[in-house]
Amino acid sequence: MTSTEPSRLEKRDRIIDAAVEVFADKGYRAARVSDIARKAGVADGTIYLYFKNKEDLLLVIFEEKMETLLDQLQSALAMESDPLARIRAYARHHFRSIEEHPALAQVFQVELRQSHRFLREYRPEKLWRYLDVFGDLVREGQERGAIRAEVDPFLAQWAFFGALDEISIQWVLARKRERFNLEQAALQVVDLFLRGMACPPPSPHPPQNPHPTASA
Amino acid sequence: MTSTEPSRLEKRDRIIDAAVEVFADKGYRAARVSDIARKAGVADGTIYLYFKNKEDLLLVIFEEKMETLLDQLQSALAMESDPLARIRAYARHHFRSIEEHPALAQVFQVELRQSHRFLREYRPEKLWRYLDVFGDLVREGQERGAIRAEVDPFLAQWAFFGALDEISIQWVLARKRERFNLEQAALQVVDLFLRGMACPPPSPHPPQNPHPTASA
Amino acid sequence: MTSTEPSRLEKRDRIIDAAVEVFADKGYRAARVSDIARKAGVADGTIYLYFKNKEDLLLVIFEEKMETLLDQLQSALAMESDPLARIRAYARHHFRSIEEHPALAQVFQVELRQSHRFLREYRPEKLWRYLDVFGDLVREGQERGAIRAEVDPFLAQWAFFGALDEISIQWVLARKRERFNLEQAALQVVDLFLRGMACPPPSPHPPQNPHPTASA
Amino acid sequence: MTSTEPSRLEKRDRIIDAAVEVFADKGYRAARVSDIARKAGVADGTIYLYFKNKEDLLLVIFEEKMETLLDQLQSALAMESDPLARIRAYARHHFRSIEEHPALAQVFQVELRQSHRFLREYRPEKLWRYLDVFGDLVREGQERGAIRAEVDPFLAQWAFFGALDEISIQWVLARKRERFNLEQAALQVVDLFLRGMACPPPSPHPPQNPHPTASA
DNA sequence: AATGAATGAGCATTCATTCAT
DNA sequence: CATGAATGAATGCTCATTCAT
Repeated sequence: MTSTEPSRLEKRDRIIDAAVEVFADKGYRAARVSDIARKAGVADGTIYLYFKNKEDLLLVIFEEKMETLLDQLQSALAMESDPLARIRAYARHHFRSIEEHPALAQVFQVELRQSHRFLREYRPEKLWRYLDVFGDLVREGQERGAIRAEVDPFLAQWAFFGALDEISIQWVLARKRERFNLEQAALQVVDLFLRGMACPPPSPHPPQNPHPTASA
Repeated sequence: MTSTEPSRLEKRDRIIDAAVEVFADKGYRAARVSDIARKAGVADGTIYLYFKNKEDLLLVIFEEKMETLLDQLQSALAMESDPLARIRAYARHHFRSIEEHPALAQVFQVELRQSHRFLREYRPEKLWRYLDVFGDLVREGQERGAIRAEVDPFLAQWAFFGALDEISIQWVLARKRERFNLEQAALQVVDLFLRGMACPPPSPHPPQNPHPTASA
Repeated sequence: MTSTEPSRLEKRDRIIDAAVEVFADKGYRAARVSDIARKAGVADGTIYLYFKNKEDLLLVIFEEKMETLLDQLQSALAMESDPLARIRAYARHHFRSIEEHPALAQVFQVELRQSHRFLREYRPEKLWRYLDVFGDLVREGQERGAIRAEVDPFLAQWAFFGALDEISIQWVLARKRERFNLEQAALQVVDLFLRGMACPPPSPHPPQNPHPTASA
Repeated sequence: MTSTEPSRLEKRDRIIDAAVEVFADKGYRAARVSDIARKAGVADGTIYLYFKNKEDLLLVIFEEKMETLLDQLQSALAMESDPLARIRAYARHHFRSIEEHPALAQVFQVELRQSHRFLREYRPEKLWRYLDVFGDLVREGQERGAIRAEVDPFLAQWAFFGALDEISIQWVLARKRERFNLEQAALQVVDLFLRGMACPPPSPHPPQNPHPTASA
């Protein structure tokens, strides 16, 4: 009616937000398009003005939310200069995002993987970029001599992501999340990886610094 | 009819094997019970004499194959005595199992996770036991002084499993598996974790700071 | 329960008969599969055990009923020996079939032609055979010198069928069928065509032969 | 905006022409109102300013184009004075119209009949007038003693129209139209009907002209 | 008059599961 | 034990039509 009526853009966002909630709540499969429409306050058909179909909606959620996460990750990393500190920031940021957006986390950690297409056909470039950020940090660490040159950044990034991801899934699925401290988990895991990738102490004898990782 | 007719037990196994193949080939959702029945050479209804329903079939596959994997894992570990060597054997065995049973790997790494119930309701005790084996190795390593006491075995086992798992998924999904050397990946990942968990080299001068990472 | 339970074949026929009635009553498009199922006394899904889909059901009705009509036509023609008498029998039989099976007539004359596929893609071989019967009667008449040789049997059969068909459509669509005597119509139309195709009466005085083709 | 903007009338015609093309191309059912709107260069809603709905558009096409055809038919007949010659002109004109407007022919011969309403409810007065023209020619021929009095003009007109129509449909649906000579078909069919309706030779004896139809 | 974003009714079809034989 | 014909619930999507601008 008035110019304050939800704009076209708002409507699209309302659909996305509604979809995240409904997918998280009932699961992707059980979520009915009409559920999402009702929650978004639009007609069923309206969803198809903005999205190709139900699965597209899921993939768009992935794309757009991932984009935001990537931006936030970049910002978070920009505040640190030391490669190892940035790796810590990476893990911290990863878990914080999950903790702060539980519904979205459910969609990312659980529902998205139930999309046959997502797993078998889709090429999640955004996810790869997210991983590449870690790979680049490893390379940077190697250039500065803080990380062993033998470490394969590519393998490391999958291993690291897998570790974070598995813990994230467990947290998302955990019935009692309070027993689960993601902050501490982040610290432990990142410590484990940093030590694992760190250059060994320069010499056995008078190593004033037995912990090169931290001192680098 | 004749004595050569497949026995009851054989029939159950044939159904399971057929299901693994069909699930791997078409995906859990797209797999029709009748597809499995045909491949197993039984009638549709027969499947319901042995399994509660389609999802139960998937979960039974998980249970039984996991049991076998666990046994094989135990045997493999029994051949090593050093905790660190056993951890290496753990990773090696994990990847080998996957490499040797591609269809089953597809089911475990991809299809199983599309079961809403598996993720949201089911308690995969067998998986936990599989993980516990690793946790126990960590504890053992800690007792023998090879692994830092601060390492949380529980968190470590999820991180380690997550790392192995993510790499396994990538291998399963990879179009060109030949470019992917799981053996090498196992070595790298386990090396990374072992270094990460290892006790720091005994510095000649007592380090005042047992937790350098946190204090850095 | 007992062996008198409707057999598999009966069930298929019941579905076909129900479909004819429902199609005739509500029209092909408006007819719901569930309507047909209810009228046939089976579950919706059962229909798909016997027919590929709703359109297939329509086309199967065409094929099977057309087959029956063809058989009956052949029988009816077999009772006459004179080609011209057989042509009369053809038209009589055509209209009688329509009069005796009004629902089927509605499907044939109206609903079937609303199937885009029937008109644009389908090759109604059965219809062609039905037409060929007429074409053959024309050829036979030509051989016996009763029908002019210049008559193109192919064109004649389409024209004849078109004439019968149009009148049939008008009868089917007519609100007041009693005002419409198909028997008489058959006689008139066939008379018109027979005269049109007939060899001219042998003129007593040797005509210079205005129709050389016919004299052959 | 400018004075060259298509006028209201032009717009209506553009919609009609676009509809004929789209209906002929995709079929009535598959044709989307938005397809027609795009081709006509107007917004979807605009169509509803000129036509009640999609079916109305189809019926208006019928009405208006039929009107034109009728006018052209009258003009064509006016050029002949002999009733039999005019009947020939009728058939010739019918087929020529079809040959010259293939898209419209498709709509008339195929798509229009897929409109449930056109067949079941609509009273195609224009078509009746088109047929009446033929009926009148028959009556005229009867008055002049060229056509047998027993011929029912009403039945004859349906039979004649049915014959022309069926051949038209076959031509429209024919993949290879070049193999189909409508001009010749017209001649044959009209010859068949004229002979069929013609008065028999006055007497067996000195009928110098046993074939009044042909000789007229 | 013209627009085009929004609406929402409507239904064919699949396939896991059952159960009479 | 085994069969397999029969069941029937359950829903994503299209697109003609409307109406606020």
